[in-house]
Amino acid sequence: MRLFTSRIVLKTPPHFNFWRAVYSHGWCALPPFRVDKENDTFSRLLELKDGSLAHCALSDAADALSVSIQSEKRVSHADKEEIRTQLSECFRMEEDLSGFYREAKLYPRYRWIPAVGAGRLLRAPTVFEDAVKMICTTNCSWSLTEVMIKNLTLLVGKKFVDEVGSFPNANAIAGLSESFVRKHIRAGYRSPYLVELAERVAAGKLDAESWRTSELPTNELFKQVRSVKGIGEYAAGNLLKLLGRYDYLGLDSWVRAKFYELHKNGRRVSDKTIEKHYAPFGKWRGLFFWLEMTRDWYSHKFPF
DNA sequence: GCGTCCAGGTCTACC
DNA sequence: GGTAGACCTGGACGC
Repeated sequence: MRLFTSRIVLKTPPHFNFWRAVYSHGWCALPPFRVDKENDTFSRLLELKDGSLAHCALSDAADALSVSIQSEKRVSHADKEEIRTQLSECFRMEEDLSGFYREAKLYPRYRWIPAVGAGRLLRAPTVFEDAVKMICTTNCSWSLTEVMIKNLTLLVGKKFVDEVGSFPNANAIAGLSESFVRKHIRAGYRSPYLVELAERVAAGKLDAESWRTSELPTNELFKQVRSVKGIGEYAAGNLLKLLGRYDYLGLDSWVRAKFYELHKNGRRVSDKTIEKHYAPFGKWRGLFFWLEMTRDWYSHKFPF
C-alpha cells in the first residue's frame, strides 16, 4: 500500500503536559493508541468521516504538538482540520481546568498538580469507543482488556498495515454475532452488552456522543450512562470523568487497595469512608482522587 | 499438560 | 435497599 505523508501542528492550551495526558490512565496502551518508547512518540490511527485512515504520530513541541501523518490518500485541508478536531477531542484541548487548578492550590498536598500540569485525562475520539473500552475493563485483568481491544481493532476494525487496525465504529460491531464476539474477541459474558450498545448507537436509539456536551445535571447523566447494560457504578463513574464530570470516584479493586495503602496503612475501609474522604472537593473530587492514586505512575516515565 | 481455584464488576432474582 | 449467585477469562498453583 502506498502511503502519503504530511504534517500538522496542534496548538496546546496553557499548562498542557503532553506526557502527563498520555499516561493519565491506561487508554494509551490500548490500540489504536500506541506509545513508541524508542522514538518518544505517541500515535493514534484515526478513521476520518469519508472512511479513510490516517495514522498520526505525535511528539511534544513548544506550546504545540507536532503531528506526523501517514495516510492512504493525499490529505486535504479539510482532512487536516478533521484530524485536528479528533486529536483535540482526545487531549481535551477545549476543557478549562483553571477552576480545578485554583482549587488544587488551596491544598498543599495537591499543589503539585497545577505545578506539573496534570489533570487532562486521555480519551478516545468518540464516546462510543470510550464506552466499549470501559466495558472491556470490567471484571477482568488488564491483560484481558488488552486482548479484547486488540482483537476488536484487528478483526473488526479497518486494516491499515500489519498488526494495526482502526477502532470499529458502532455499525461494524452491531453487525457482529454474539457468538463471534465471545469466540474471537474473547469478551465472554460482556459480548451481548457490547453488541447491544453498538446496535442502540447504530440505530440512533442512543446518542452517546451528545454526552460530551450534555447540559444535564451530573446525577442525571450518570443515570443515562448506567442505563447501558454492562456499565455499572465503576464503569459509569470513570466514563463520566472522560466526559468532563468528576463527581463520582469510580471505585475498583485497584484504586481501593491504593487508597488503603496511601491513607489507612493498608487497612480496608468501606467505600462510604473513601467517598467521605473526597467529599470536600465537590465537583472535582473524582479528579483529585484519580490523580492522587496515580501520582507515582509518572515517576517511572513509562508505566504501561 | 491438565485440573482446580481465584480475582475481577455487573446483572438478575430473591428476600 | 441489600445480598447471593451466575457470568467468563487468564493466571497461579499443585499434581
